Amino acid sequence: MSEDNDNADEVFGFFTEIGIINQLSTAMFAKSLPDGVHPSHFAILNHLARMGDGKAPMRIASAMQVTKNTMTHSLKVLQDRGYIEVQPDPEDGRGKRVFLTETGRAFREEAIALVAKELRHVIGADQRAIMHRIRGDLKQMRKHLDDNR
Amino acid sequence: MSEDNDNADEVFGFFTEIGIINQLSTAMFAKSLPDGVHPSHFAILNHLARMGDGKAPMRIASAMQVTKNTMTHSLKVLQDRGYIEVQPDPEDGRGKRVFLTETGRAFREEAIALVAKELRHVIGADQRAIMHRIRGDLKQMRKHLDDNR
DNA sequence: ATTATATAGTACGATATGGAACTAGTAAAG
DNA sequence: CTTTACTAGTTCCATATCGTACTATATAAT
Repeated sequence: MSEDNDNADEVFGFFTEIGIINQLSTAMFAKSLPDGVHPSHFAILNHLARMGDGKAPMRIASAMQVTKNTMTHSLKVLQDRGYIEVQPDPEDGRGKRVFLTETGRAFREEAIALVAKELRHVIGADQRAIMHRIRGDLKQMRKHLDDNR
Repeated sequence: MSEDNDNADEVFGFFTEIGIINQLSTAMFAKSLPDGVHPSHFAILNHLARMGDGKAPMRIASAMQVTKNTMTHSLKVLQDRGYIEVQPDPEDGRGKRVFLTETGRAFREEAIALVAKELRHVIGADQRAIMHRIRGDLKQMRKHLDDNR
């Protein structure tokens, strides 16, 4: 019983710590992102730029860990801003494909530069050391949670 | 330039990993929480139970890393469910104080038991080892970000 | 071929959250 | 004291997200 509770407390504490770090870092991101672009929108642009565009909304949704509803909404926003183009999938009548526009790519580059500049004031050598040190463990944890959800 | 980008990539990657873990763990939490109680609401109950109740909404908001708007909303929900009571602060005419009800305490206990049960299927020895290993680094990172926001 | 099942995306409604403006009360400056 | 600046909390509005239900297409079963 009390062992279970201790265990639960430890697990709780861990995820709480993760949650706070996420909260703080996301807020910092949001502040350095220009003109009211939400971090989640930027994450989509980033994903498309890094992993290659032409992906289906559902695949992006899975990668971003959000529902397809959310993806529909986010893509609409990005489309309205001219950062992406959405075309029907020629091989699947149900599907669509998402492409970055030049505007979108340029926007991402600028945003990254801006965020990097801001980060330089907050992330020092100690922080980079920590990141490097626990990166592997985090990756493993993420993978485990992802596989067992 | 490319050094900056590499650095940014590393930092990006780290926070992305954190974000995904947070997303997955929160989703698990949400699923094991009974009857549509949001994780953020539970976090408030948990905070009050662990840190002691009778706190002002603003102090809880700071601890939870949310705005006071959000806190007003969340407290209303918890109050409607009978988990908390909100009373005027006798020492400050502007302020209020938040107290857990017996219902609220009981609810928290049950929820923890339920969540702990679910967690047992997902968190194994390897995961606990990771948590234990990186706990200190995470704490330090959280503190640094918190101090420098 | 027809039917049943599964998947991609959308529409609608509900909720959590944040920003801006507001009220009421406190604290500090003169 | 009076005025000014600050703080606690609320309200209103906008947005991100999710759940449910729906349409359209694709795949499997028979």
